[in-house]
Amino acid sequence: MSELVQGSVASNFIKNIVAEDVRTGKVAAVVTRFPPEPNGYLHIGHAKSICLNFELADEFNGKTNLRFDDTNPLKEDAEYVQAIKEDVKWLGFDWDRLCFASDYFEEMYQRARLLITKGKAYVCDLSAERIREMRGTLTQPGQESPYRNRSVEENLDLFERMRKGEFADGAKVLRAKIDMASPNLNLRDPVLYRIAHAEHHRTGDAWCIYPMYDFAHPLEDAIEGVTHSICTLEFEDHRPLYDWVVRECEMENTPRQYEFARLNMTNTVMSKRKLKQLVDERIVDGWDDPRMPTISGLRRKGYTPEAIRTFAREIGVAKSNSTVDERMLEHFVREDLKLKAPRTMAILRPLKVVITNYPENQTEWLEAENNPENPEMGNRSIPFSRELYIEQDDFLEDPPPKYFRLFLGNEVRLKHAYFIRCEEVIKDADGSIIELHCTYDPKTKSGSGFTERKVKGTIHWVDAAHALKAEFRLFEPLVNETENESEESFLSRINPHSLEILQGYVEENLRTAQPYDKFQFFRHGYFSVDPKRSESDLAVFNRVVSLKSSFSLS
RNA sequence: UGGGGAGUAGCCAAGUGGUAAGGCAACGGACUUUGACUCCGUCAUUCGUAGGUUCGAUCCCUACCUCCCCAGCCA
Repeated sequence: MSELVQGSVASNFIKNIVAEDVRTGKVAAVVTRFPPEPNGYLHIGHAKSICLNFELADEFNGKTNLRFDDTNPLKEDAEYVQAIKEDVKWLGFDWDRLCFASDYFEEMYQRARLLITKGKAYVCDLSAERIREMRGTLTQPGQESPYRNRSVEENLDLFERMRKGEFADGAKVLRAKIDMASPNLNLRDPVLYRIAHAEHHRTGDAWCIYPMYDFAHPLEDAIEGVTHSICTLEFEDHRPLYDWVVRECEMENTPRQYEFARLNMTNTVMSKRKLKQLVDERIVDGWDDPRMPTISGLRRKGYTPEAIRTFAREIGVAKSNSTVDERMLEHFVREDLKLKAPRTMAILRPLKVVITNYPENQTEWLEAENNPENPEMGNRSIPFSRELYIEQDDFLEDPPPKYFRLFLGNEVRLKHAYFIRCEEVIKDADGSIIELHCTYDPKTKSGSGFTERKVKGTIHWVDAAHALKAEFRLFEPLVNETENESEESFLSRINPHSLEILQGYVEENLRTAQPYDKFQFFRHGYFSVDPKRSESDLAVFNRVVSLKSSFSLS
């Protein structure tokens, strides 16, 4: 287990249960599992579950398996298992065992035969529609299938022939014989096995019958010796069936299921279906598009595993539906990057400045701290000469009150350099500002101890002659929040401005920046080098998160 | 209207018979060569509502209200 994230998880109801089970000796060793279905990429909601399972087991010196719940070949793909493994590893977790539900298909089949032998399961010839019709409703009991009382021998024979592939998809299913009048719909003779003549990404065509989640999952947990099987709230209704399967299949181990509320976050979508739709319809640039809430998207955007883990720990684990403010996630990545990322200057929207009283053909090198809050990061030298770029936002012709930046006649400090005063605004024929003429005061050099007068503002800049061209990608929420979001309106809620691409400059010493290198661009925020877009001479920086700001022009 | 869950601040979330932790956000102020960071302060006389038990209730009891989940051969 990685030591990246220190400290124990705050109290939560599941941890209390585990602690009690350990204290009373109900379980000898804690075993949890993270059981994704390989039908999509992992997202921040999965991260909550991953952290819960791994950190919980770790805290009690237990084990956690990574188990692929690959019981539906129609939706699953090997591409996803690879991506999921990478994401879990990247988050910093090491699983005890790597498991696949498909490895247990034979045992599951035998357990199903046991059920049949005990008269607890039967082969049903009803169509999917008939089964649905006969299931009853929320308020009315269901009707028993006419196939419900077939003999054990006939059931065994039919089930074996299902496995052999004698029947077409949908022709027959294996059902548990429980109670068609149960108020819990899950207990109205649930389907245990269905026929699907489909290629499975691991077992190929070895099987044409596949177990349903409700049958497979408890068996998987029991087979692996999982003690605490943690899932989300919508499975609460399934718990009686979970226990029924473990009991009736006579499993040696008796795992217990506990349910917690899945993560919802403001300004994003978390359903795999919607995320897949965004990918399939090319609305985003793949599962790892920085705008996606996927682990791979967050990674590409520049998030760190530590930030995600701390977030997962701090939001807590409970049973009430909730929506966490995305600013909480942002808070933890700022906190993590604060001491880790060197601070440097980048101009996202350049405005040229000419220091008219600075000698032409002269360059001086100024000392700059890489991170004042982390002196170990040392210093660097940055060039300063007659022509610079500053941020367009840092000059206003008609400034409002309390505007501390540059305007005609005003003086500001250039970070790490000198005070400059704006003397003249140069415009083109259209009246657009093309450059500023300023003067500097040599006495005000950074570090000189100059105190004769003060300025209210300090702005960042880069030297025009040395600056490195760069591209910046700024992100906004992919979808707009609405009061009542309906499925239909999902695509109409797509934010057309979720990606903004800017061309500007960074300090020349960023020439050697590598993919995923992170920087705090002075007064802008944290940025991370994009692993895919950064071609040889044009680095692309993704904005991880902006700096907080109490300033606004409006 | 059957069954299963949940209601503690704008958002998360502890607590659980003894008088409401913490985080995010927000708002003041100090500091500041980042309008950042940091620091200080403010932010629930009240825990969905109404009754009841008790010396004392967010916690126990009763009734009610609101929200979420369940009628896939998905997970």
